[in-house]
Amino acid sequence: MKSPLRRISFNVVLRLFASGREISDEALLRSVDQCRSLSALQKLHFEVASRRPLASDPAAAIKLMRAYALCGDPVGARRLFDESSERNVVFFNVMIRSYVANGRSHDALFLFSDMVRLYGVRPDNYTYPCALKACSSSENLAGGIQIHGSVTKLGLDSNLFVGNALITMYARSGNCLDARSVFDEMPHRDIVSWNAIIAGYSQSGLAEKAMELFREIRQSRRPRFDAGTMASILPAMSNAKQADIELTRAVFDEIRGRNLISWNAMIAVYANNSLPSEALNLFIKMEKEEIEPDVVTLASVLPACGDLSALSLGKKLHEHINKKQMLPNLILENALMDMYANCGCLPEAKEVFSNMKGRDVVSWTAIISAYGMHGRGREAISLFEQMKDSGIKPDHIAFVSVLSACSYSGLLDDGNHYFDMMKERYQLVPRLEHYACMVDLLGRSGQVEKAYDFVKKMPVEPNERIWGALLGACRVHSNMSVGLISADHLFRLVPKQSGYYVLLSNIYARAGRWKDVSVVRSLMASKGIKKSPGCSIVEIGGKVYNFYIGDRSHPRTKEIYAELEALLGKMKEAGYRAETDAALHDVEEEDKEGHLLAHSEKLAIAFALISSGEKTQIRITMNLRMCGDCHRAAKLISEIRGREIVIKDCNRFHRFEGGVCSCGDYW
DNA sequence: ATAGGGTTAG
Repeated sequence: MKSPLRRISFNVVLRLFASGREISDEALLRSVDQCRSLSALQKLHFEVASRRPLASDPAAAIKLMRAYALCGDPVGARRLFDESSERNVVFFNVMIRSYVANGRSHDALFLFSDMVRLYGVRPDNYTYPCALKACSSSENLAGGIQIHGSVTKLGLDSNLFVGNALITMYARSGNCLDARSVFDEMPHRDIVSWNAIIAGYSQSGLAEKAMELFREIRQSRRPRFDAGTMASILPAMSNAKQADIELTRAVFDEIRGRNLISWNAMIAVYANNSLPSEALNLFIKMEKEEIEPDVVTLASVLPACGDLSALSLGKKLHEHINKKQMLPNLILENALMDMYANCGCLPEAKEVFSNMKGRDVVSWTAIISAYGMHGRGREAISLFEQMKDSGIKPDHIAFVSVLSACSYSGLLDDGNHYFDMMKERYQLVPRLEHYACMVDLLGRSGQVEKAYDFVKKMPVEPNERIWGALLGACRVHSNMSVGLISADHLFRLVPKQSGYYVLLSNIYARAGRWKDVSVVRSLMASKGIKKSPGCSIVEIGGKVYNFYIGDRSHPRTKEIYAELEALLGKMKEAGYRAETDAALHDVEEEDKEGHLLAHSEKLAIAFALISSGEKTQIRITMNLRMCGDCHRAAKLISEIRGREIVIKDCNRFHRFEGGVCSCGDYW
């Protein structure tokens, strides 16, 4: 959004000077208003200064000051302010706003207090909203209260703009109750008042209160929604109820003046609620309507690409970012790294990281997670150390990244080391995510009982992640007793999640307890739980192919199965034997006519082998945990065909190369 | 001549 605007205004200036025609003062000032590029503005400024009487016109000076602020140069605005002989209240108002708009609230408030004390200029109804905004952005409650006092004395507290600014000031400094009473006592309210109070609740974590008001606007025929309403409700919409998401979509569809912000907000609602396909579909719709995405749009869409492993779209977005010269931009670069990592492209993630001009804790966390997810724990740890050396303090999430890296690579000692470090050296209180990593680490190292003790001693209530990690460990180490306990908790926490029933039946199957396997099966049936069908996705030449078990719908089905038969022969030579317990991966009957050979992972691998270049990496994404038989097969195939195969299952990445997997056969 | 709310990353 920024760059096209910049180009247009720059062209305006070029045309202006190249035309050689006489340009009216009015036209000149109009270009000052439109100008968003500092270098162009300086040319315009020079032109204004050379004209009489325009050069001494306060209106022209005001426009120039405003333009300097919009170009991100409050110092330029200040220069004009200082040079001007006329110093009325408008000059102060514009100068104060220039500071606020450029994040310099301190300078804004300084000038605000000077204007009366030193210059004897009295603030007016334009000044107070700006001064209050300076208090909001610096969370300066004391200053805000003081201004509230002056405003009340002057009777300006009934002013709409002042009231709206007061709401934000109180909410942002942690006083939602005061914000609400300002809102309730306002004689007149417009949509901005509603947005301000909704945003106040929403940003303070009072999601339900925010939603209440959001619904209320719709029912009352009062002010109509605008894009700002959607943006205001956004922070209250993570883990939102389906009904609320649908309501927001309905609002999005019906607001007038749908603009970039409303599109961005709606896309973000989907992206933040694990609805990546909806986010991408809306983005595609936005493109069709020829609305130019900006940095904010891209930062919301990239994570959705990562969630879906939509690499070709992700790459297109990267190209767009480069074409529009949006980099360097910390947020975008962080989002890009994450997208590449989640699409299984570690080298690309690394490249983005290496090219960054500045890195914050989010950047480091993203690259540490990237290495961790790909089973490269040692390198992840080394990056974590580099981050500390560079003076960046790890936070909660940074510790999640390093701990999960340890857990994915089975580095128990290192995990313990960092778990202690976060508590002792950084005084961070471990959260469920950190505990989950530790449970996973202990479980992986075979200490299932110890992991269970750890869970029992946790000061917080274990959640699905924790019991899921424990149940996973029980499957690998065939621990029946702890497995039953974990499964029991999981069935109560997430009764509809079929994956855990499958894990439990795997444990029974390994112990040869076939009766219990069928008990689990009938339990699922009685609860009406369907095993989610395994699906593997592979992208070839920018096209996405879905494979299901026993799939014969692909036009190249014959070749795919022929490739599988050929591979089976070679695999047998290498000692492969189909193992029966893996067949129980499928609790349902569906597998009867199918064969292990027809599992979706294998179909996708075979298809990728016959339809992509010889040395290219194969990337597959699937919705379940990889089954043991497919895992064994993938290892062998990577060796037989000399291909690197990266499979992202619902739990982690597996990178197969030369007959081994990066997960170390634990997942 | 000037004002208030609101969107993005691990």
